[in-house]
Amino acid sequence: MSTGVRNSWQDVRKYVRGQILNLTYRPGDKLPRDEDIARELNCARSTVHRAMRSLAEDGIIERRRKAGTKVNPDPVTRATLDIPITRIEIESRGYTYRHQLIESRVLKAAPAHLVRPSTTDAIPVCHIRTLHLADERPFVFEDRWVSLQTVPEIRDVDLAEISANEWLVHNRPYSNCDVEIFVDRTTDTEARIMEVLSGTSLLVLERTTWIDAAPITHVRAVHAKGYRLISTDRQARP
Amino acid sequence: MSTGVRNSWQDVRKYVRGQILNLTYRPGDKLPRDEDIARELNCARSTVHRAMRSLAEDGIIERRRKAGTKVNPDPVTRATLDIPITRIEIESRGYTYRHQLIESRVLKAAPAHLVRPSTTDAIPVCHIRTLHLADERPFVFEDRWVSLQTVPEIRDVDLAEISANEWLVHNRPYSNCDVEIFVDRTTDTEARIMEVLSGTSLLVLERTTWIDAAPITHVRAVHAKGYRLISTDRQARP
DNA sequence: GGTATTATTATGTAGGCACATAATCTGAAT
DNA sequence: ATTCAGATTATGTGCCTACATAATAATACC
Repeated sequence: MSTGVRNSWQDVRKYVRGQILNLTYRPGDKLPRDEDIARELNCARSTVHRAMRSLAEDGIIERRRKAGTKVNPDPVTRATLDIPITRIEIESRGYTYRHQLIESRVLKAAPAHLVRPSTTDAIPVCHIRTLHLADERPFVFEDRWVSLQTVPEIRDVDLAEISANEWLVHNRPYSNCDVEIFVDRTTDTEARIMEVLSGTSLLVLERTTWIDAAPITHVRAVHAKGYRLISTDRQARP
Repeated sequence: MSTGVRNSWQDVRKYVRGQILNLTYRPGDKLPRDEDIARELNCARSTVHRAMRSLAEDGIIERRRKAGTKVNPDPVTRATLDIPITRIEIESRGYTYRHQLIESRVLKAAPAHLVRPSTTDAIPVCHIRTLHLADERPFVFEDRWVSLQTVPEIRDVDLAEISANEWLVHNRPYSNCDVEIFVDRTTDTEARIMEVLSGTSLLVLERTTWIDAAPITHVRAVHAKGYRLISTDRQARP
């Protein structure tokens, strides 16, 4: 367990991770200093640092200057969800994609969704409702508000041709995104559009995106029955 | 826009990110070589590299050797969910936590959940059902299988004292975790335990954890009505 | 014209050095 | 004993060099 030919940072990562997995170090335990690990594995401190930073980013260890490194005493299950453009998601499942613009209307003032506590002014918005279909069956219904202050050009976009979802992703990068996932009883309108019984509970994703403090868009996406969100596993499986 | 005193990698990151946000570079566009950015900002290539790697990890840019760096042409909304120990989650909301062990039983063979395609053998498991309460109201109902091959010690744990959830998190680190999130109609038993009408649809999180190829546990966690999963925003907000 | 081989090149990694930074620890002063 | 100031120290950053690696681009060959 010493002076092996481990020299890549990924090997160092595996080595430390292995010691955590095999309970050599348990949650809350202090790990050796980077320098000591470097000497033990016969590599540079910067290489160990690289490995440790990766483990810290994944929430496996905690690092603090002077205090040193310890195994995270309260590990959380960290799941990463990649939410692609709806068209891509539908097509990658082998279905034929189509979207239907149900409504696109300009409003003088936005509802509370788009407004952060700090912002008090009334923002003009575009209210867009779109149904995404997979093989002609309702897949996702989007109820979206777009800030015309941040994205005035959206007025000129033919949203029947390209969905607001896709246009925004390709034309308005954001700096921040809030996501909430929950179950909600569909409204009568939503139920009709999604072709389910009125009052059926469906999975809802609400997202708000921002450029710094300026809101771009808020969307409530109601997903068809049976939809599953699946986490992307960052670690390669052997 | 040149030779400023930007020299930390986070400044470089902000600089490049700013250019993407202000549409200087749009999705699919090629960015300059690290070396050129370094010269422009008057810093070392390694500093630019550090910044670019961070952007690549966040899915904002794509890097390929020789081909160079480009803005991700198909950005995805990347949401990170931190799923803490249920007790911590309940207590951090200001409720009083209690859990109730409903069943703990040893089975000779696991149901399909715990078995990856490759594994064909029958695995002995412990089947544990636990209700977590917040202020004495049902919060999460866990239906869990634990592999006795990987975690034989769990037989000796007093699961009425410490929940399987908490014990496992503190005693069995995992290398891989699959998470699925969906809406499901509760079974009659689940509905009774969660104190909802039979057939009510609730939010379900299913997780499976592994040490390499060896399964540790699979859990179906049925969440109370009104539960919301909220993403943790990695970027600091100004 | 197509195909295999060989440069070329942008990113990735390893190592080393110096110094910055943030906790912690120590010890002096009250 | 408590508080405050300064020393200590483990991690964090920046810069540099050299080399590895994976793609692409260029070339030679048939």
